[in-house]
Amino acid sequence: MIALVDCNSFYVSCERVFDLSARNRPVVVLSNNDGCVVSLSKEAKDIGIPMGTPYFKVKKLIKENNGKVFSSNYTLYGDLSYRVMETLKRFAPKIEIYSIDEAFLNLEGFRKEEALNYIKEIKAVVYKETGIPVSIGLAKTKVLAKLANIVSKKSTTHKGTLCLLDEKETNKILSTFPVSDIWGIGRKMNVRLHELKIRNAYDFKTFKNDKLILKKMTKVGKAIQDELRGVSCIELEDIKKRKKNILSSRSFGKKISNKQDIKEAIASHVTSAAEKLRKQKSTAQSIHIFIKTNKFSDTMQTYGAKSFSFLSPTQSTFKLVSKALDMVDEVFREGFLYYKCGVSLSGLHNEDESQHDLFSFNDIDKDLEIMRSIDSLNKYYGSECIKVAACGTKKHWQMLSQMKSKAFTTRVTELLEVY
DNA sequence: TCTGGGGTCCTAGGACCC
DNA sequence: TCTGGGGTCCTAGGACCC
Repeated sequence: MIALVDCNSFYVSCERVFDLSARNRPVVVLSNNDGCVVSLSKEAKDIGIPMGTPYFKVKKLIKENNGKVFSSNYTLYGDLSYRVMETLKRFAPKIEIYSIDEAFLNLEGFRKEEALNYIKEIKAVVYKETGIPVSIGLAKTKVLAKLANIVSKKSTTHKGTLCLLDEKETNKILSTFPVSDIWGIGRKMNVRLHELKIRNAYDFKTFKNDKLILKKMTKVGKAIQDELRGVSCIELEDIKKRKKNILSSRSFGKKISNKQDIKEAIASHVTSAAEKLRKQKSTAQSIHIFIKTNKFSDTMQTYGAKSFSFLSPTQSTFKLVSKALDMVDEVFREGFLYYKCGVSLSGLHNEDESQHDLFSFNDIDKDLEIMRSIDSLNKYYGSECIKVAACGTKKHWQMLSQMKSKAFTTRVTELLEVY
């Protein structure tokens, strides 16, 4: 048995924990740069705001309905997520933290008859201890647990907890569940399934021609079909894996045409990516940068990108920044209004298994001690306490975040600035 | 005026090996 | 005119997720 616990309107729920004025009215949380709506309260859904809409399109509607808007506050969400997951860990021997607001619980060996009561208890305890409402679906496979979770959220009878263990009841629910809502079925696969006259999850589960599914949807689609049949194909991964790529990118608060500003933004992205790299104890073989204009604007468009592979994999911010800035010189073009840039690190290796260049072994760890010191100072005194000068101080490119809540659960930034 | 950011996995095809 | 057979590894691009 596998349970999927999913926090309801997670970002909105986090804001509501600390802000009483955000309760009982439409509330939305915006993506970075105050761009799109990425989390909605039930009241906000009810007045007809779709997920993912650009904020400027619904700003008026929200105001008219006495709604409240927040810029995203990822430090707060990350912290509350941690609290939810810690509580969940007490209820299952194995847990996979699937995203900031979701976790799979392995409830192997539990008795069927007790399952429903057990997940009801989990839901109640999480709410009591963290203030975050969750929904829980339980079934034999991940795909079915996910499906049960969605149904439990939407239906008024289940009130946020649903077990799909009985074959007959499961089939009944599957036959009302559109294939497009199944976990792993996106736009393209939905079209292909409809071409085969498969419209709901029950059609898919009982579709006889397995070879055709494999051909049209690759082994990914086949695995989803098997999971619907109760055959587990997608393992629960309770051990946290190292990332294989690390990306840091952001759109600017306003358009940028000045090379120096772009360089500062790139240096800052490299710094943040390299911090993540060292935190997960990896080294990077390659670095990739890109700068681009706004595709929604009718000004001249350009996209510049460049990659570089190091002889020896590195985790030094200095080396990475230096290379990245050279690459900006190569891709930057005068006369364009840039709106976004970013950096990604790839070819990641375990830091103690990295293969070094035969001729540069002397400088392997030269920067490492310095990097470690900077990391620990930044951890203690707040990020950016120490940074490379190339990151600049003016931050003309910084993203908009005009409606951000306070740092309720973490060190207060203002104090750090005084220090 | 204003349209997010960060990931994973799979497959096909090219480059290369003996 | 005619030019083998069997592999591996890497990368780009597609599709999907939250």
